[in-house]
Amino acid sequence: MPTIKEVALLAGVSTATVSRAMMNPQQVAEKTRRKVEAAIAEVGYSPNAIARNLRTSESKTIVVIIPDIENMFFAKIVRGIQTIAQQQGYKVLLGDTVHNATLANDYLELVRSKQADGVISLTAELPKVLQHGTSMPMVMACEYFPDFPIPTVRIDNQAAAYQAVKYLLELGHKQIAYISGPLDNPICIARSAGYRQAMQEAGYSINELAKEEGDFSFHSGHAAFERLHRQYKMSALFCFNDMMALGAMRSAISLGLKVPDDLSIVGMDDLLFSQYTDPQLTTIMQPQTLIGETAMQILIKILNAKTVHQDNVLQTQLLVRSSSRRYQKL
Amino acid sequence: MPTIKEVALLAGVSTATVSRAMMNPQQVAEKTRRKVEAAIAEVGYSPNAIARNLRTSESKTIVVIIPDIENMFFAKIVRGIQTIAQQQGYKVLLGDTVHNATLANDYLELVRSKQADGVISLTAELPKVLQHGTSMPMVMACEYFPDFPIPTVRIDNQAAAYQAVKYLLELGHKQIAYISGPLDNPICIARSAGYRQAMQEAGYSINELAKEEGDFSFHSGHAAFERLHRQYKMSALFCFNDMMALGAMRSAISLGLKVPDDLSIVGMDDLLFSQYTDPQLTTIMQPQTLIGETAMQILIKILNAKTVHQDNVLQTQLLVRSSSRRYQKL
DNA sequence: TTGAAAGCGCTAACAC
DNA sequence: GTGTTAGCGCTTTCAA
Repeated sequence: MPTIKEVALLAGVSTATVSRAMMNPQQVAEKTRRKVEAAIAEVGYSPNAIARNLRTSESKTIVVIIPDIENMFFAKIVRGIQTIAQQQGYKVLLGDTVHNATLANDYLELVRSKQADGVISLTAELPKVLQHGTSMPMVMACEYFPDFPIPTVRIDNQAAAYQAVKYLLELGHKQIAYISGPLDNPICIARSAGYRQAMQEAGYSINELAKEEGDFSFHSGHAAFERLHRQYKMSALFCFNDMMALGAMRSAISLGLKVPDDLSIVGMDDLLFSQYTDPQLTTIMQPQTLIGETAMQILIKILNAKTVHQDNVLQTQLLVRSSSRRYQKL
Repeated sequence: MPTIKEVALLAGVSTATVSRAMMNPQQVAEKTRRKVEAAIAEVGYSPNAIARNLRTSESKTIVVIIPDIENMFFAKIVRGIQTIAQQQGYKVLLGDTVHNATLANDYLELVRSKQADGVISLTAELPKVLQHGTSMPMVMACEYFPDFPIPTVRIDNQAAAYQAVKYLLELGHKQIAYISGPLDNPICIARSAGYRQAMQEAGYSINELAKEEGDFSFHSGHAAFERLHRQYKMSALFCFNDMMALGAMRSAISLGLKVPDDLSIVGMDDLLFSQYTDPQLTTIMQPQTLIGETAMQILIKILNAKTVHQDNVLQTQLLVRSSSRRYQKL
């Protein structure tokens, strides 16, 4: 690999001039600039970003931490991030943690070591140290730590769950079960609260058997429904995301249930596929692209030292499709 | 951010000793090592990877280039790559190009500029220069350049398509249409050849109207089927991937067709969802995890300078499910 | 077993 | 407008 030295030698100038020709072309004479450019082309030089970053401590790169690349929910968010990033000249690197905080640490390391300027985390499964606040440029999207002031963009999880369950109640359902994500996850805690709020408002008591835990994956939804089906008689089911809802729906169908006749299902997210399943999935839509765009915009503000702590709460929307219907006595 | 200097100062040793305590603990005295470790802990030191990489010219990081993060096909491949990478102490960074060769170049830049040691590309949509061979450590997976000797891991695309179409022919279908990916894509060219081979062997001529082009996305499959349905009367459809097959299947159903009674559909990949749609999708399975693992193993060999050119062809398998059935006169 | 010192490739102050 | 020089934080000879 050719270095800046060789280019300088060939162009007959100093390395500083070569550097300037690249970083601030206008402050080097037209003629020398062309010599430099010719030399760069001739030796096939490409600057060593590591050395450059070491010097400037800026990489124009950001890292996005994703807990599970198999969960399609994150794809659109990433796209939103990329749109803004590209406009502002940032590269986006993705890190899949497979729900592993240790792996997440590797990606955070990129920021600490200046290989990336900032990080957007789509998961709260991060190393413990970090959960007590951090000095690195970081924004959380979707998930969050309730007690620490990290800039966040998210939805109102409790209100969203409340809306879903209220909708089912209004359809006349009384036995409403739900499949949660990891129970200690803040967004799941909030959504559970929304469920309870709606049920209690309607005068129903909470049955512990009406709840099962998954990990947001399709398979976990499938498995959770099988357990639920054995332990609790329900006419409606609310799942904390669409992947699990789709898994649960498949499980229900293969257990011989008709959706929505025997079981109404409501999910959350609104994935690409959710409108194309059979039946089409009723769900609470999260504005995925907007979440990504907003997160990136906030990160850019932070990087420009306009330090802001914001807790951005975006709007959700109930999309009624055909996996849910009015309760009917069987 | 504390540097090695501060640690050295606090521990009362030289920076060299601190460095050794981290890199080669055994060659520093037990006692000093403990002093160093204490100092590291006290100041909260974490080595600056940039500086380290600059020195060692090795980043223990690899980049995976993905053409479309929304296509679930790549998720399992990435997981395969990660498994091996982690075992060998490599970090994996993902770059989504949104089918854009310019963006792909940004990610290749990471390797040129030493921010990453090598690259695995899951797409052939790369800058033109690169297609004439490259000196950077790189392996292609799934897609490939037919004429350049880049180590590759892939399936036998022609044989796989042949197998799919042959299967439909054996079911008695004659009017077999197909939805291709981008027509200039080498894997699509190979799969088209497989289609033609099977049709011609069976004594059928090739009807240009029996073909439509998509971009491997769900939506493109949906749209392609609508066009196809207008221009060609078919009893069976082969799609070059599952995403498009699922899109086409939804389109067919909403046009009032019964799958598989009115239309048999065969896809390719075997996505997580493909076995859970209704009807379940018959498809040609690609060993996604194995593709990822193999690609990473080859890349590691290359990085260890055991330069190998390999063209690894992995096995596919026809999975007969319920989206296809014997041809019946209507 | 440890320290001094050179240098990875680059950019930015400062001089000319 | 351009060159000289220092130094980003680290690893690694070379000597002691």
